[in-house]
Amino acid sequence: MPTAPQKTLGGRRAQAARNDEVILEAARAVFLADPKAPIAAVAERAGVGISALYRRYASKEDLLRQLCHDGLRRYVAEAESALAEPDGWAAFTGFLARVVDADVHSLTVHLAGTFTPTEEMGRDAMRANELATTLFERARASGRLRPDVVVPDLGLLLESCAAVRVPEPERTGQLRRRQLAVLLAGLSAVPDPEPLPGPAPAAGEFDWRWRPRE
Amino acid sequence: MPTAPQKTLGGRRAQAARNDEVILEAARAVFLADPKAPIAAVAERAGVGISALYRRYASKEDLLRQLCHDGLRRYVAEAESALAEPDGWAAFTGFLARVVDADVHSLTVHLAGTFTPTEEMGRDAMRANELATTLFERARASGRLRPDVVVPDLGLLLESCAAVRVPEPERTGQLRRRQLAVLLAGLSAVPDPEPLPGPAPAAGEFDWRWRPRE
DNA sequence: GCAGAGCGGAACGATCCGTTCCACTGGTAG
DNA sequence: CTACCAGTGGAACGGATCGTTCCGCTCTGC
Repeated sequence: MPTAPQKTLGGRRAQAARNDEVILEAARAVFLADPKAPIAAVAERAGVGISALYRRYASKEDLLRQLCHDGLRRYVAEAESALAEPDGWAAFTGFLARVVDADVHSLTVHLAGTFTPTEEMGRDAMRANELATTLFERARASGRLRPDVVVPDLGLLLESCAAVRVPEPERTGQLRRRQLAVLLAGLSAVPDPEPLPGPAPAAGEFDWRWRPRE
Repeated sequence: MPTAPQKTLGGRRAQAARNDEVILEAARAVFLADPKAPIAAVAERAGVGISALYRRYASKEDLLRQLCHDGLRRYVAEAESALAEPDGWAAFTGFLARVVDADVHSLTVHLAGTFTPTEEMGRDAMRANELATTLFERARASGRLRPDVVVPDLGLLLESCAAVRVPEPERTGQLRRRQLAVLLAGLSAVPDPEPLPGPAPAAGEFDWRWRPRE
């Protein structure tokens, strides 16, 4: 180690370390835009060769799994940080806004079925559910949620926000915020709401994407 | 013509006529479930050979275009019939419910870009927009719409309902109805709503799917 | 009977894509 | 200073997929 061991390693090592980031970012962008994009598209976007990818990930499936797991972790992190907010309703809406902004659900939804999940992902998903439930219950306790809304409605909500997409990412974000606002207004307690139709979404009803190998 | 010329033609001709229907239905079901499904999947689902398909449609693109155009026509028909309803708000919500139930938007959204639209489709799309605008304005006149909602918000609404999907079609329909109810509640005028965030969706902002050949 | 409309499905050819492989470069250790 | 090799670019390979064509068969309609 010629220079400072961690911070300022230069030359080849630095390039490689930087590539770690660049590749992940490129993969995120590319697969967000088109979940079935070829590996080569990721390499091109990152401005590297295909080897640089295969040096880091054993296969495409590996890369997708990693990407998805990162999204899941982000979700958990946002939920945890939202728990710090004392106001239950603000915690709830803030959490949803940040998850929608981070485009976490887009990734998980569109990538589902393209890889076999690890056990750790299963545990993280469970934890994510618990946290979301806690946030939901605190929101409910605030009295601002209409009474016939249930936790799995969050799945519906996130899924539909992720469905909003136009070519410009920034505009997509704006439209999603709008969609989220409408949905939250719809979920809010109002004087005399019509009851929501049909059986409410059930726990695990959106897990089907994860079950088989497509 | 041995028997009645139109109604009761039997044997081979009848089978062929029936196949027309069967194939269209199968195509609709298959491409709704997976817009990139191979032609062979449609044939199998219809219980016919591939020839039976190619006898009717010059190419896969032709079939998709036909299917999509049918959906568009259905949309227009629903809008026209909704205009007969005297109550503006009921006409509006009834129209949306029927369009969501018919799964029209799913088809058009997912198939966009897989074929080059005809001029007639362009005209029909224009007409669809005009009708939807009329319905929207009548809904607004009823006073039950919150004031900062605009016509293109309908695109957002339909898109997000189409995004709701579980393996069982019937359950999918129920969940979409629920989603629609939440969204309509969110779009309803309430005492003192937070204004919706960001620039509202603009006319034509969701047309991008139709522009290039993907 | 017989011509041919209608059909089933195998086969073909094109395309696409994940992965491997090899030659090369420039930093790094000694 | 030099030998090595981690890291890389990108061509090439092999497999899979899928739209389309085509051939042989059936059975109707005349």
